[in-house]
Amino acid sequence: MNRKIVLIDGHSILNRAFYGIPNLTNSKGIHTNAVYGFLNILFKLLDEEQAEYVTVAFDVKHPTFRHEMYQEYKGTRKPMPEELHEQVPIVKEVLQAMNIKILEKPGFEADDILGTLAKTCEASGFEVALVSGDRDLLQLASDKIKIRIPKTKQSGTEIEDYNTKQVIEKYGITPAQIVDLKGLMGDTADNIPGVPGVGEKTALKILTSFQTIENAYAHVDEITPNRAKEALKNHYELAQLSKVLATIKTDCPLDFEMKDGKIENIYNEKAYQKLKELEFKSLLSRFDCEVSSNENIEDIFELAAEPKRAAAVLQQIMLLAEQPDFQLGLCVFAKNQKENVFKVKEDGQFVFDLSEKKEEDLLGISVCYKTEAATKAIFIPVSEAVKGEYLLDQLKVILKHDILVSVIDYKELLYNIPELSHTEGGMKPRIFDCQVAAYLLNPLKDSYAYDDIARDYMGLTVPSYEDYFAKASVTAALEKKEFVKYACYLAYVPYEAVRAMEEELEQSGMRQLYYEVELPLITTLYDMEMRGVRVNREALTIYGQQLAEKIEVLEKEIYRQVGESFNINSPKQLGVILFEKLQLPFAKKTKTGYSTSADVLDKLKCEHPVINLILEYRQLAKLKSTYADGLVTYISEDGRIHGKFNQTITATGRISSTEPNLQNIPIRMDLGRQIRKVFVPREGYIFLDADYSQIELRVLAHMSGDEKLINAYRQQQDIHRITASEVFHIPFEEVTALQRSNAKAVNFGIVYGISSFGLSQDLNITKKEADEYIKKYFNTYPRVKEFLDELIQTGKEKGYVETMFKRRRPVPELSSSNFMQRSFGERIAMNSPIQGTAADIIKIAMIRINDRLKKNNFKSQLILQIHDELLIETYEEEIEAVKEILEKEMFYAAEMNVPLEVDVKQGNSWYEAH
DNA sequence: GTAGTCACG
DNA sequence: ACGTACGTGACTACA
Repeated sequence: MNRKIVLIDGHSILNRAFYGIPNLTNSKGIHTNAVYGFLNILFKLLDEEQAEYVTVAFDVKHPTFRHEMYQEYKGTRKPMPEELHEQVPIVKEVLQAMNIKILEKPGFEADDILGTLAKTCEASGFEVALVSGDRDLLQLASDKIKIRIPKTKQSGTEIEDYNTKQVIEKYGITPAQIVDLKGLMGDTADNIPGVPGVGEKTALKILTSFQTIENAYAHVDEITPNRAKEALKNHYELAQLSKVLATIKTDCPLDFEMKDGKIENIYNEKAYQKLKELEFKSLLSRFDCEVSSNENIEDIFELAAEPKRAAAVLQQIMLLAEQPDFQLGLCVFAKNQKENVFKVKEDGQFVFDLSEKKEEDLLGISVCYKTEAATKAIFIPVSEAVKGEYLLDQLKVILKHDILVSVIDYKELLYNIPELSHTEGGMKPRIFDCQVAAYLLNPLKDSYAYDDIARDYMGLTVPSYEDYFAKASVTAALEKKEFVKYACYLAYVPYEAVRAMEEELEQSGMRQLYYEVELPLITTLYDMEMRGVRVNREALTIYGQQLAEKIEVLEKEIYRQVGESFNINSPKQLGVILFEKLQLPFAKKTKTGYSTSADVLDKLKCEHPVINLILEYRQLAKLKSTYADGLVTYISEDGRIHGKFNQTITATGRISSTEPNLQNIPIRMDLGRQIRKVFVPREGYIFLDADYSQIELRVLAHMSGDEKLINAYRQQQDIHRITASEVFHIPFEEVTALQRSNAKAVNFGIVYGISSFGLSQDLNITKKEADEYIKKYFNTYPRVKEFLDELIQTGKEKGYVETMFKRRRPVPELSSSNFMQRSFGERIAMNSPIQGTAADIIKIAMIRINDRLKKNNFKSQLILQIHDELLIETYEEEIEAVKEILEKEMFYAAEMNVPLEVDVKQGNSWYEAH
């Protein structure tokens, strides 16, 4: 018989999790980081141990932690932060839902409960895994009792295990001697005094020779050094008392029967709902329970698979669309939708297609609308009888009406009904995109799926995509009924969420930003994605081959110089070679080993000739893998790369670019810059590249209202040189190149949310010097200082900061009790309004430029945006006109008290044009 | 799936 | 005493 129980020190693990995972809240603003970390550890344990029993012990009423692992001030006890305190009941609720026994007993500490339970279980033949963040418990370790100490890292959890053997290996003493150790050395966190003057080393030495405090005292004259001998002589009673204090009780009276701890049905519906409320999406996958449903809502869901019914529905919608204020929730399922791994078979069955996705046509549409009688959500599948073409045609007729169409992802819809982006077909319904609205209302989320929107704006818990399709049990066919529900939610949620979202946009002052910037931008981005950018495949391949040759040469030379071959791409192997084999100095550690990043290697340049080779190798390997080889795979049949522009990713309002990322094509180094030669315009066209000059500093000048900064820009002066001149108190003409570049770094630092440490790091100067620079900078531009302080202040008061155009970024970090977190929040508060305003401005320019080019039937097209730069594939005869449009629209995109300088260049490749 | 590294603004 | 510049995405190694 090999029975096993997992015992968990509840508060200790909760505490660890709280400090290990920064800043996690659900959409209601409830802190959930500690609960999340706790559950991660719990699940990891359950997986690893495969135990039959589990029990969690808590202290009852504990204003403070007895064992404060992250105690910052020794000897004092900070009360439990409120953010952690409020999570204690939550974790207990989750445990109860999972049928996991919670053990607590007034007057007894968790340690003592655990000690008693561990020993009792051991005595009855159980194997015990005792989990705690607290090393005091090591005294309980035995061959059958394993003390497990989890380390919560940013991702994942590592657990240190201690049986008797490991304790001896680590400390050189037995578990039983741990109390003697504490008795001698004390423990400030636990208010155990110990023997004054005796620390860990001395204590261990004494115990190695004499085993126990009592025995050591009996042989006190033999103790060396003298200092320790005298200390023990004078404080023997204190040592004994300390030992008692440190001893964990193993004889508490407990009301615990083994069956209480039996693991039974932990992955149940109730627990699933709890975790869902807490929004722990990643933890849900281990549950395999029935998809919960909203019967009262789903009553209005319908499958219109019969041709007659489908036609009737469309007919009815068409009639209703004649009425003012008609509103339609819409979702179109088609080939471009990544999520569609299912399809409709000819017999009307819905099945999963887990094989490689083939080109599928339209699968069906779902619509939500309101009749006089009721609201309806209906899925109309494509079938033999109801052709996709027919459905789309009918839909397009409906969309000609002046109706409000609410969707989750409008850009996706455009892929299926491209006519919506053009005016020709007469289709121009008013669009509401819930995903983009939700992003604007809170840009910090990582998902804006329909279930997130239902939760945040309708207060409704609905089954997610994962609930329907990503469950382990779902392998082949899916119930038709389930699929219809999913499809209907996708139309129902946007239909119903509009009201609340519009209201919130209004209340937060972002209505205008939404309707005049974000919404029109969707079409602009769709246009850009469709157009793509032409790439010279042959030139790119040759570039890759050249890199390959150079890499091979470098590789051989590196192996020769270090005397062995290894994987240079492995930071782990490289670290060993550099810092162990070659014994190079300045070894800096990361969490997992030696750091081999470029700035570390830079400092080693003089130490060994191989360093430069490695740096060069890294550069080339990067260029080859990410850019040469990487980009080739994205070239479509039309010879162009159609990347994606994501509008709902960044916290500041910027756009991001993926598949591939076209916003980080090399430029700073010449070799990398060469790759831009393969980005070329189509025949008869040329590239015009327009970028804003120092837009963020200009935004800072405007928003802060600093006169000196404003005047500098009005007079078109060299801002970095001016800053150098002012900060270093030297005449403008005498500023050296180094001084100018230092001043430039300071300017950048200001935009990033200045910190003296960051600046010192960047300039390789001392923190003190950096401090001096910053102080002088603020003396020069006093309004900038006031402005930045104000941002932090209002950020703290309101909980968010905002751009010139009222785009918000919540900054919950500002109220963190953790210094690091709070400082981070302050930098965010300073940077986001600046970066975000610049993002707003170029978005406005993009929309206007794209619209003007389209409306005036230019052949020239906007194809790329790189934060402060726009690339236009320009028809040769239109060069001058487009140049004019770019300059004007970018210049006038925002009204500011400094000019927005725009630099336009042209060329036959991106290399030439920028 | 995460960590380390590095490409860009 | 804490240990950092702001915002992204892709690739490789490795558990």
